[in-house]
Amino acid sequence: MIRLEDGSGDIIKMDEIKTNFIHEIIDRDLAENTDLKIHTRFPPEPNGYLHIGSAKAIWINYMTAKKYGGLFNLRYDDTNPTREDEEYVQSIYEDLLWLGAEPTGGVFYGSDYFEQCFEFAVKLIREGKAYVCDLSPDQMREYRGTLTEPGKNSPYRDRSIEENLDLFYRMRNGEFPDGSRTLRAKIDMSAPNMNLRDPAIYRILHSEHHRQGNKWCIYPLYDYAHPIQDALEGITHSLCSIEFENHRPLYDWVIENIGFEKRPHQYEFARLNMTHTVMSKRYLRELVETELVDGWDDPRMPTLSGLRRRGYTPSSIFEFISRAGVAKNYGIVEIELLEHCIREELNIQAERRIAVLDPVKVKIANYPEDKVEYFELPNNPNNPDIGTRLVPFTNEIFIERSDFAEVPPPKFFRLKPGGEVRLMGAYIIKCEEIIKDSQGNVVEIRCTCDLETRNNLPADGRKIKGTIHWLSAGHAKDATVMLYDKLFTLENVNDIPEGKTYNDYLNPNSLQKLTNCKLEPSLADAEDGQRFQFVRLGYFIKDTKYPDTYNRIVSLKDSYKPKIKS
RNA sequence: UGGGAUAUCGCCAAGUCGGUAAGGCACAGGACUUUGACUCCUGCAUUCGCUGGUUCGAGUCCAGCUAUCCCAGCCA
Repeated sequence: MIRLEDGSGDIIKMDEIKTNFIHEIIDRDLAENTDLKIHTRFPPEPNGYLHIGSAKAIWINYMTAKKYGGLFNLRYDDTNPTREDEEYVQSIYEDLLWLGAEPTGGVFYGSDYFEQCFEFAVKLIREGKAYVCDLSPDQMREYRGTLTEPGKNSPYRDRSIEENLDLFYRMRNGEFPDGSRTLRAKIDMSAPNMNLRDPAIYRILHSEHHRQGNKWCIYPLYDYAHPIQDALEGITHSLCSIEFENHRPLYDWVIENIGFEKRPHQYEFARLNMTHTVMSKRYLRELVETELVDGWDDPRMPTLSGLRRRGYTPSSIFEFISRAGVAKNYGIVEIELLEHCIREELNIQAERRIAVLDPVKVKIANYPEDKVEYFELPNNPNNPDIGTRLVPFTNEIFIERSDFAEVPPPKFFRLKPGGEVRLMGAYIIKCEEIIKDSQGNVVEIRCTCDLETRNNLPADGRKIKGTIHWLSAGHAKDATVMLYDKLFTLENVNDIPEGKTYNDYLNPNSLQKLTNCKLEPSLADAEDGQRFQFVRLGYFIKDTKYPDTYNRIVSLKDSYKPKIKS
């Protein structure tokens, strides 16, 4: 089990980190070179918020460095000023720290290497390995060929080194408009791997960079900049997701042709897919911008900020990723595994409290009207060490509407006419009478209680199967409780039918706001961000954005399935 | 006959040199229970995409198929 406490000291047991194919590669590298210092990096582009898929990349790079006593860098891959923003660099940093993935090797920016990237490009030109191409984007596509047909050489491919140099400097000086020219690596227009068909490595972009301002009007492309960044930082193992597999030959080409002594190597793992969840940053942004959700940190979002507000802990997220495993297979992990991980953790850690989400009043006829008794309830029955708290009891209480049935289905252990039920930590009550309004809704239940059963089993030995939770009506506090469900009804959102969009599968019931909820008085002291188990209901966190509001993190498992005969 | 990658239980995923299919989630029974939770038992692939071959023996080796994913941005 891997445990990282929120933001602070971790208590990871390295020998419990599951091994994977990447660690096997590193083990071999280490066997060959005992001096090797493992160095990894997480290179997000600051163009959106991190999500749980990003957390997998973070976890793999961070944990690998940690396991081998190496270093882990955060590097903003900010080579495209048109898509990036300072807001995102902030949020990425916050999310990374929240996860506990401290960038032990430092925080870097790809854009800080622009000067070096430029010098290396000049070197490539001088060596005849790069050229300035005047083809338009459309022409370039034409010349590139297709998956099955080779491309053909650009008419500008054989320009002289002097001309290339002159043009490249003039590109940098801003003499040419956007899109008019590129610098291309001279590799092989007939390569079966499209990435090797003289890829563009610089483009002209008269666009202000969030960090470099207007210093540059040419920007290196990912395939060129990324290996340079890795090499400059001394990255040994560049771990990324599998869609970059086709780029590895180009990555190696850049490393080799620039001539770095220490060569980083790229290894790819399958990215995380989760049922009922969209990982596309582009679409997540759309959800935010069209206000289909309440911001990037909407508790239904798969973003780290969303999961954080929802109440997931960093350790539960890492545990989930660890259990899902690292491999190269395409797969989609069930969201139930994530839910299991947070339940497992909170079952041990979260204190229990009583909340009645859909209250119905119960009057206990034979209990003195002015009497208040305080019952001592365990904060966690599985963990007596964390103590107890007092919960007031009176003759007027609330119980959950779903804990009463006038016409009970089979095996209904809760309250029913003439039936008895245990009030958790208090007495056994018996339903004597039901009061309804003119529409037939139950507005009050009149009960009697067996005064002998406080902390006792019934004297006559009768078995009471059900136990329900309750709150003294006069003492309960009002609250709003948010119930969340999957954002998408479709299990595998990557498998969307032709002509449909993600929006077609948005779950209309993903958010349920309950405004008439009752909480036990001790919750008045709860702090924002504090997590509890609301007994018999699930795990909840006090929201950090709205007052007196609780978010349901996850429900408790429930094996009660009323068998309704039709 | 473009290239690359991947195929082991409903979902993930271990399976070193070929020696007779880990584990987790989910699910189903049962025990326990003042949370129908938790916990604890039990069950859950005679079979490893398919077809052949080599071998005393193959998920592991060989051959040939098949399926899925990635690549034709001056995105990352």
